[in-house]
Amino acid sequence: MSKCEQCIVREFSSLKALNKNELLKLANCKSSYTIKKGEPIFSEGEKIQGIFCIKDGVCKMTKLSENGNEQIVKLIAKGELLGQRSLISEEPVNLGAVALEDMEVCFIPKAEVMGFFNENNEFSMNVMRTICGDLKSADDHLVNMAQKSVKQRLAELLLYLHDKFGTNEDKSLKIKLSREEMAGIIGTATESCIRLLSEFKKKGVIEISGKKIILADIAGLKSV
Amino acid sequence: MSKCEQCIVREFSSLKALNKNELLKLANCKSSYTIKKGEPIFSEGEKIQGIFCIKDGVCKMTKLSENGNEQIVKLIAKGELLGQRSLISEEPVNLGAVALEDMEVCFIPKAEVMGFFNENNEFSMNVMRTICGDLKSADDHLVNMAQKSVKQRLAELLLYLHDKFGTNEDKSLKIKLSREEMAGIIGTATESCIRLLSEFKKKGVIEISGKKIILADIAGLKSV
DNA sequence: TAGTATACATGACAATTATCATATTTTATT
DNA sequence: AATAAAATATGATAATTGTCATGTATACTA
Repeated sequence: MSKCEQCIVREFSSLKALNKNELLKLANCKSSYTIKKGEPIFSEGEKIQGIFCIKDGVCKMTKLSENGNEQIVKLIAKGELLGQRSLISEEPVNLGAVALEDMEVCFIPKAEVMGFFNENNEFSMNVMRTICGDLKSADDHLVNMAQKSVKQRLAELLLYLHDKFGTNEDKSLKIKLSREEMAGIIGTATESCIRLLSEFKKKGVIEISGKKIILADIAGLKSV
Repeated sequence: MSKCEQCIVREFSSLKALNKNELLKLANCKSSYTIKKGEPIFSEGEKIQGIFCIKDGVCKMTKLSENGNEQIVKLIAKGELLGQRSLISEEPVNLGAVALEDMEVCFIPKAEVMGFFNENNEFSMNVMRTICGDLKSADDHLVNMAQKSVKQRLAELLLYLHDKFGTNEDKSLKIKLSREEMAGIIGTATESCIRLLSEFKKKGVIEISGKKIILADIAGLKSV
């Protein structure tokens, strides 16, 4: 059983408020998983019995729309926690989580988290601030969806992926998404997404070779 | 100074967890306002120093998009609280609030709310559950915006207004929104909104006379 | 009550986006 | 390596939505 003290999740999440003793308890109750690319961590509507720490890898949070399309509501990187809202609301999760890469996650049972929550005020305030931040992001996201064109949303997505997940040595985006997934994020048809990527490529603001995408002209993308 | 014990806001919000003593403190520190239709309660980016109880009237929560359009993110009815997220995040409000009708609101200073928050666990859990509920709604809303047509969004808006605000004796919707405001909610151009309302009217699913709208065929609207 | 501003409505047209068809390329499997 | 399956790409076309112009109705103000 590995210690939680040095874990990246602790560094970047609400868990940073936990003290030595609490971290020890955490290390004792957690269970570690590996999740293969494409597999779910949990599914929409599931009643999860705790929260998940993302130690490594990236996952998408999805929701099936009434017309059967999969909308990707957000992307979660390593260091973040999943399932906090569901825990507090005591409701099934409203979004599904699916691995976009091979992942390492830890599961912390509900009882343990609620224990920290009730006894460690800084931890509970961290959780709340995280959820408040998520709410603000969701409102901003909504306005973008409602007010911007598909082209603008795609340009912003590329910039977002660049900022959030970074680039490889050859400047290509580290995170690899299928065209279908990109379409699912910006809420458009896969063909439209492909067409716009081709258009960006033709204009020279991006370079594409297979799944590799390089943002060649960031200023140009910003001004779309 | 009126008592808070019988207030509708107490009945429907997180405040229902307050005890007699806390309600008395609340009644002593609150200040009441009336706000005329069209006036703001607060504006986007403002640092508010407490939360607002909506005793009467309806307001819209808005955000200016980069292209200068006003997106209406949600509608708030009497009985609800405003400013909870901002209080916990200790950030300026990310949405503005503007009265759609003459309103009666009370202001509760930050210090008082935080006092309740720290000493009354049920109250703080209520606030958190409210925010979690808002987050879930925001995600759902986002998926609707991304995946549904303008026509579908308008139909759903009408059904939502019907459910949330109810109808007058003549079955017309109680809440009166301008076409521009409806367009701002569903994220479309005012002309498109007007055109679709005309189409619904022609089809017989709604009746319009001026600002009065009657949902004549609710099943028909649901199946749009 | 007249005049003016604002909201509502509709036509004409352009731009955006979706859909369907069909290649082509890439990836996975045997 | 051969084959099948999936992802990417592009054309053709239709449907949706936005924009601009203009007219009409309604509400507000003097």
